[in-house]
Amino acid sequence: MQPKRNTWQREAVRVELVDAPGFVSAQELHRRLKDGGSTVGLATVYRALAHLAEVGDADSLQSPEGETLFRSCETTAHHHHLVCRKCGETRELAATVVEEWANRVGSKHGFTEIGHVVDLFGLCPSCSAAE
Amino acid sequence: MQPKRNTWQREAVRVELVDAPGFVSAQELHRRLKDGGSTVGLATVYRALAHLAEVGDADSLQSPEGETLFRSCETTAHHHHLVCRKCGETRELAATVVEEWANRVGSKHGFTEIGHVVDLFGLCPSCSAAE
DNA sequence: CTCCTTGTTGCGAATGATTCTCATAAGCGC
DNA sequence: GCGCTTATGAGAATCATTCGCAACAAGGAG
Repeated sequence: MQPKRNTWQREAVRVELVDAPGFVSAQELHRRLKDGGSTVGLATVYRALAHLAEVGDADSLQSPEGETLFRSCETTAHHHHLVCRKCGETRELAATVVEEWANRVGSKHGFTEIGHVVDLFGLCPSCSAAE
Repeated sequence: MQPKRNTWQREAVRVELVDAPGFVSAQELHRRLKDGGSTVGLATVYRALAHLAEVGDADSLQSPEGETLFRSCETTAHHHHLVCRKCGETRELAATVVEEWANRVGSKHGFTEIGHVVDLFGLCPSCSAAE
């Protein structure tokens, strides 16, 4: 359910999410807010993120470690990500190739309403160099 | 670390995994084993699954609900999945296109050691019909 | 076949992320 | 400002997963 009132807390979460580099976990975001002097509760951060994701202002994915990661989206259009597994740096990708492939393969198997999860992980230039 | 001894427990998990339709969570698998009269411990199921995944006999992915799902793999080669979000029916896919795309895009951004997560979800023929 | 050494098991406790409960504190329309 | 609701926050509750450790058993040695 979408919130019906505007609160500074929700705004704080939105702003912090935009500032954050790449994907952040709810826990991480909460920590950042606290460090920044905010007193928002953890539960509220979760609620705010859930709302943002629902409206499409944020984007979520599961990290291999099982945490749910969020990121603010510039475009509400569908896209994918290339994330540095070391520092979290993120690039948004338009992947027409993949979309097409997904639909093609899906219908070949007779599946309908194809959705997909496509994300790339690697080491960004600077982290590669640091190795 | 790979196990060095063979135990009936590990074998039981392997068999149960093969029998299971599509992806199953560790919890689910444990429940199935218990229902089948087995007394394997939950922790052991987790350990066994981790081993299978490590050797490439099983394949894992995160469900949107945050559980880790496993499935036995016919081929040890790298591949992707097309899963029915209704009944769990699964098809394995060879996706050379995607592999290439991933590497191409990755290096274009200067990223190294590109890994990727690619999964398709949809409604299988029978479930589509049932709608 | 029996003994011994170690890798394994299985339990329950510990951890971590997420969700829920509920009393209290705000929004917002009047 | 007033009151009616909805959102917040602190901690408890839930879940999946992992740990710690004593009891156990697989396999090789004798």
